Amino acid sequence: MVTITDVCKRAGVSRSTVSRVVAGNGYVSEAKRKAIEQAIADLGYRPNSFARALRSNRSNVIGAVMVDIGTPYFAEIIYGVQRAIRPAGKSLMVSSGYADQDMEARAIVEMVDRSCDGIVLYLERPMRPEVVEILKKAAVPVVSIGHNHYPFSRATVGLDNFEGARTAMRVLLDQGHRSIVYLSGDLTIGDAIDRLRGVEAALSEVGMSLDDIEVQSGLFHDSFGLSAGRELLARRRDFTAVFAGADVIAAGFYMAMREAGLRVPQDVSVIGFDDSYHSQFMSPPLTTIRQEVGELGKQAAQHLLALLADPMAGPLQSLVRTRLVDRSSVAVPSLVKEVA
Amino acid sequence: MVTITDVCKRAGVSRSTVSRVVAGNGYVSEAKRKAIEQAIADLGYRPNSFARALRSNRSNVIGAVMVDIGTPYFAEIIYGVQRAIRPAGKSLMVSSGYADQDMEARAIVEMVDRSCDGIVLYLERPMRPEVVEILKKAAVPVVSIGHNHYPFSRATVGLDNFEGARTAMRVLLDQGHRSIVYLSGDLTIGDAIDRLRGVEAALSEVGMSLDDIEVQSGLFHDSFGLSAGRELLARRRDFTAVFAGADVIAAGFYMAMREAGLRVPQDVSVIGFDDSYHSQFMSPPLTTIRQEVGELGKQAAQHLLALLADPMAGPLQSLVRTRLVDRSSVAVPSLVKEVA
DNA sequence: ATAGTTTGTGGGATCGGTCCCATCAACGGC
DNA sequence: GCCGTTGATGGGACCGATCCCACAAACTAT
Repeated sequence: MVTITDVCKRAGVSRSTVSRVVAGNGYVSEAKRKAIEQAIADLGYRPNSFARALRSNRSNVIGAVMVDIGTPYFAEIIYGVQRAIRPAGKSLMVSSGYADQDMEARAIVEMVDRSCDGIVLYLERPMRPEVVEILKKAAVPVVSIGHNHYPFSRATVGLDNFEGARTAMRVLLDQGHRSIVYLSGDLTIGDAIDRLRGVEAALSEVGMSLDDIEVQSGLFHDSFGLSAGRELLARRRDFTAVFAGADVIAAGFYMAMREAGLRVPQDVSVIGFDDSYHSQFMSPPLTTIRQEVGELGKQAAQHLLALLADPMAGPLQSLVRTRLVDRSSVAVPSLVKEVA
Repeated sequence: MVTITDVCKRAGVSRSTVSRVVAGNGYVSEAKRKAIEQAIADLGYRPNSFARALRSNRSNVIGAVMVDIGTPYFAEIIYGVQRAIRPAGKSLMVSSGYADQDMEARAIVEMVDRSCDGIVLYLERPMRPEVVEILKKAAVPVVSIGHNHYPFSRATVGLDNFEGARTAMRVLLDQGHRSIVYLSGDLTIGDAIDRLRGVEAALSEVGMSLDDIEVQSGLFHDSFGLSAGRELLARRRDFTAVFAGADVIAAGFYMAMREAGLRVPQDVSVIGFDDSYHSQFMSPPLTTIRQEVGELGKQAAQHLLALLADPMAGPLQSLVRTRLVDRSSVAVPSLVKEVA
């Protein structure tokens, strides 16, 4: 292994001077700089990141802990984070809770133990008190995505769930739908709560309330869409539209419709939320509310970088807007249904 | 920050003894062990990973460099890797080339600079010579997934592309299809080449050759399936089945079929490769060849762990098998077509 | 009783950088 | 001619662990 001492010997200077050249600070004469750069190139010197981190107390690693990095949604966030920090010379360490509170806690502590310069967190539920304590004690800057489950986050990036859900409902209401089922995601999760508020707002604009529609709550998973769809279609067929709280839920509902021999949107209109990768390939292509997922990661990373540059930077907050992606799964309510 | 010195003062022992307790090696009396463990708990001591790594030359971090971690496919591999290394107390650092050779090279060098104990690599193309040199010099154990593009990999995990493609073609041939189009992925990539060999093998079993079918090569992307599908359907309609080298290509082809007002599988049968998440939600659900993607990552990680435990462990190799997932996109060729 | 082994403990060098401080030359101002 | 400032350089303490070595006590074997 080539060390800074090898370089300084070859260049005939002191370790301090080499360090200055590598770090790019302090005074160094042009001649020595050239000689040192040459020696570095000749020897293929690459500074030991641990020695550097140990002394300077900065690792240039940032950590990301997500609910579950195995899903496309969180993978895309990771992607956004990584692209944003790469130019700053930071590396990314990732970990995930895989929907297990224990593993999640360990994942966060892992980041602290690795002395990450900062952490991007996307959690679904409040953090354990002991983990909060560890994070607080370590004084690591934390940026939360989605709902902020760490009370001392210096910055947050949120998604405009309220406006997104309101838009989705408006689409259905504008087409004339009044008998609507909302297949919400887990209503103990902040995002789902915000979306429900958005649904409520849209309803009130046409003089309706949540009581006038059917709301079901379940996992953010296709299995929920399928089971809820089966149960629903067996019980009643008078609804004309479904708002699915996530595209995967919509996908599950599509399967239930298929099983029942019904067509989207002729028999029931469907609108989703997320604009997942697969939604464009569904048949018919799903009309949905797009989340700029990569943007969430990117903005979180940028906030973190800002915090790293100036730890006193005030609380940073941003809200990522959603966008309607109008495809083919929504139509006017069928006459048959209206009569029924 | 609590250091080992704080602990040793509180427990009234030397740093060496504390170190022994933390590492769990060497001789320590039961009484002192208890006292030290108590002191550690009281103070909330957590060893500094950099100091440790600097001195011991082991970081307990393993690196993963993929073609593009933003896609579900690679995200699932990462997931498999992470689950496998977590129990061993290793952390995961990820980076990605995002289909850019420069970024890929930098990503690999980044892992070396961070002194990862080992690296899991999933590359599409041969590695740059200078990167090979750096990896070799660092003597880091490397496990390659897919085609091995690093000549000194100590272990590899491959997918049985050949058998998978042969199975796919057999499904079509067994149904009686003879006029087939193969929409291959990029034929400069090893996986695609292996699959082409599998196609060839299946054809030869019924006395046909590659010349008897139409083969097109393009990106592993839905846009290729769409554009190729459009061109194909405009030019000729006498083929009865399509084998898509990836499910996303199949998805693109579905769209072309839709545009042309044709139905799957009544007008054209389609079989895919991968069993991507969205394939079950396509309409009709796509018959395809399943890759156990997470398994690729898991086995790679296990090989790496074995290599870390015993650097002399012989070349490790494994082949992950594929599996036919029979859904609804393949049928017997329509009479109309056979006549045409 | 003596030599040899096992068990237990502390001292201190070391890993490879960073960074503070001391030193010194050159230069300009008064 | 002296002082202060700026530019340039090296010396060496230090970050927080690990780990080798020396040493001591306790025990075992001869």
